Amino acid sequence: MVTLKDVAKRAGVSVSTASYSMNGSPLITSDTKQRVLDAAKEIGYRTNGLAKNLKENKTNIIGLFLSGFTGPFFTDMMEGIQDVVIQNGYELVVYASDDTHRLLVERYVDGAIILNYHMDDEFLISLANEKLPCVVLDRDLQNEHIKPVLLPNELGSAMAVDHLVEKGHLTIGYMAGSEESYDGEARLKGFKKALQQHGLSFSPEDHLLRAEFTESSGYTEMRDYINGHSSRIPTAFICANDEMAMGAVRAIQEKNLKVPDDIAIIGFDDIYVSQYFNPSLTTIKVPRKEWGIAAAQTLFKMLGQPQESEPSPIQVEWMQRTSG
Amino acid sequence: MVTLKDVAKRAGVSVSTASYSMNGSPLITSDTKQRVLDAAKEIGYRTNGLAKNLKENKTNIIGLFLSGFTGPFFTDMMEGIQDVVIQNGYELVVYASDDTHRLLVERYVDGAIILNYHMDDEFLISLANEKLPCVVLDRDLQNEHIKPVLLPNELGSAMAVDHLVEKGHLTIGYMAGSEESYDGEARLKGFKKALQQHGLSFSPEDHLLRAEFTESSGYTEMRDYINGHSSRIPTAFICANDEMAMGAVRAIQEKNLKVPDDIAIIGFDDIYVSQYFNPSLTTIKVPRKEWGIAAAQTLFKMLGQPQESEPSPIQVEWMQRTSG
DNA sequence: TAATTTTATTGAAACGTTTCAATAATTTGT
DNA sequence: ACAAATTATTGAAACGTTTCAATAAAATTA
Repeated sequence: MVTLKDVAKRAGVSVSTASYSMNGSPLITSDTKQRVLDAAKEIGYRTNGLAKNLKENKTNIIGLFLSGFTGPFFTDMMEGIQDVVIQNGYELVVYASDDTHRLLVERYVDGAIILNYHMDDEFLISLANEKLPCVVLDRDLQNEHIKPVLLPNELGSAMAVDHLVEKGHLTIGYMAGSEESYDGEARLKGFKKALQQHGLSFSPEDHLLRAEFTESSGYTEMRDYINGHSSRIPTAFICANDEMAMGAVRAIQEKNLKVPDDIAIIGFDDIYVSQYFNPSLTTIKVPRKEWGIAAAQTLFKMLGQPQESEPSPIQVEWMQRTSG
Repeated sequence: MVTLKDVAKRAGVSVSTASYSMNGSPLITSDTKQRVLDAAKEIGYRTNGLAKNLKENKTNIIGLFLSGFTGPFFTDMMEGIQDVVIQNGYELVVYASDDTHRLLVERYVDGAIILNYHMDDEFLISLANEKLPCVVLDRDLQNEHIKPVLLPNELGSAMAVDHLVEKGHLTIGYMAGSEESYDGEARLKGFKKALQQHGLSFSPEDHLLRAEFTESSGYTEMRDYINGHSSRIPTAFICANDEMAMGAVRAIQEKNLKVPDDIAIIGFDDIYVSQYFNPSLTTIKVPRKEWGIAAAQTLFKMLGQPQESEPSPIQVEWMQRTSG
């Protein structure tokens, strides 16, 4: 490995001079600076970031910590985060983990944005004690070094209920995802609250399905549900995300029922495919890119970098299409 | 920051003993080992990966280097790579860069998988000299430390041409993406070759469109093209990816022409939405997950980790749907 | 020109680990 | 009970940087 020492030797200067030169210090005369730069180029010197960051005790890296790369949801968000991170002179790495979360634990990053249900609150709090600033996107957890940037999930569910009620639906079912998901449970909670406000009852045994946020699980659950409840099926379902909604639609259509005429289906997220789906999916749009931007801006404020604009609160939007 | 030294002090042992204990060395008696572990937990010790990796001269991190996070293409591939990387006891970070490629340059990774047209060959070769193993997915470049894992793009294009010709199309247009894309240009090349083999002519001025791999650019280019060539429009177009194909379809339909009756459209990639698009997109399926797996396996072989299965060659598949 | 100030360069310590070689403590064999 | 062998622990160097404090060289002043 070619190191600064090698560069220094070749340029005939000390290591310190070489270091100063590489970092463009004004202390060094431009003549020697050039000599060093040339030497570095000649022998193909590249900074060892590990050594540098060890010494400086900072990496200029922001980590986005996900549970997995699955699903069409994340790329928009990454774009938003990436924009802000680059603007602030940092780098972004995206990392999915379910266990040791090594890159987070071992101080590879100066700040973290977290959307990973494999990390429990306790773990995050212990990190925060080491003053590693974290922005959490998937839990309502807050202290000096942890700030949440959350979606207005309950509002979204309420919007959906309002629209369905307005259209005359009296029994509305709900397809939830896994209980581990903060957003998912918040959406369910909002749904229940909204029903109550409309004076509608909800019996979980009869009208609550649990799938796993995937198209195929949505399909399976809805199919089995219909098979088991040949009568008294709600005239509408709200699903905790679009993928499950698509699966549900598929199951319903296979039973020769019509969406939305027999059963209306509402999704959540407005993923890219929803507009192309047939019937096009009525859903609640989550502005993923803006979410990412807000998360990153919040993080940089914690890192002491003033942001030109305050992160704007995340707004969801009703997307009226044809499925419900 | 709480360091090993702090742990050692609290446990009443030397730093070396603390280090050995943390790493589970059999040299240390289990009694003291436990004392150290307890001390570490009590004061919340976390390894400093930078220091560790500096000393060991390896990071156990594989980097996936992309041009950007845009588009629905990558998540499947990431999943495939992630699986293999974890199996091999490494971590994966995904990183998009267009300029300095810092994480690659500064030795943050032990190996790299590259799909980034912002990096030129020369740059990669200079890295390889430092024996940083690279797998390239977007160029045909090969030496001791660089191995390509490429898609059979030309074959894919040929499949499309074959099918169209069989259906009787005599003039076939092509919608290419930006010239910077290796895959894109390979697909174009394959297209031209296949035409030739069928004895069909191709005049780039008349039948070659250049968009930018996005839906909207596909739409714009096709719209302008139709406006400018009211007659003598090919009866079919092959597009270098699905997103452009979808844009093209939209433009065609807006002109009250029918897909596929007036103009057939073939995509490339088979992204998730293609099956739901209306008309569903006839396309060439690229097995993204398998591609990722093959890339990662190839990389680990270069890193000297024997893989249980040889990476299988990537096969594309004709997806006959309704758009062409 | 000698003394002073300014500018350029350098030596050495430090960052937090790992690991070799050396020492200390314990066990074994006689 | 003592030497020898084994086991457990430790001190110190090293990884490649940055940066403080010190020195050397050059420029300025009187």
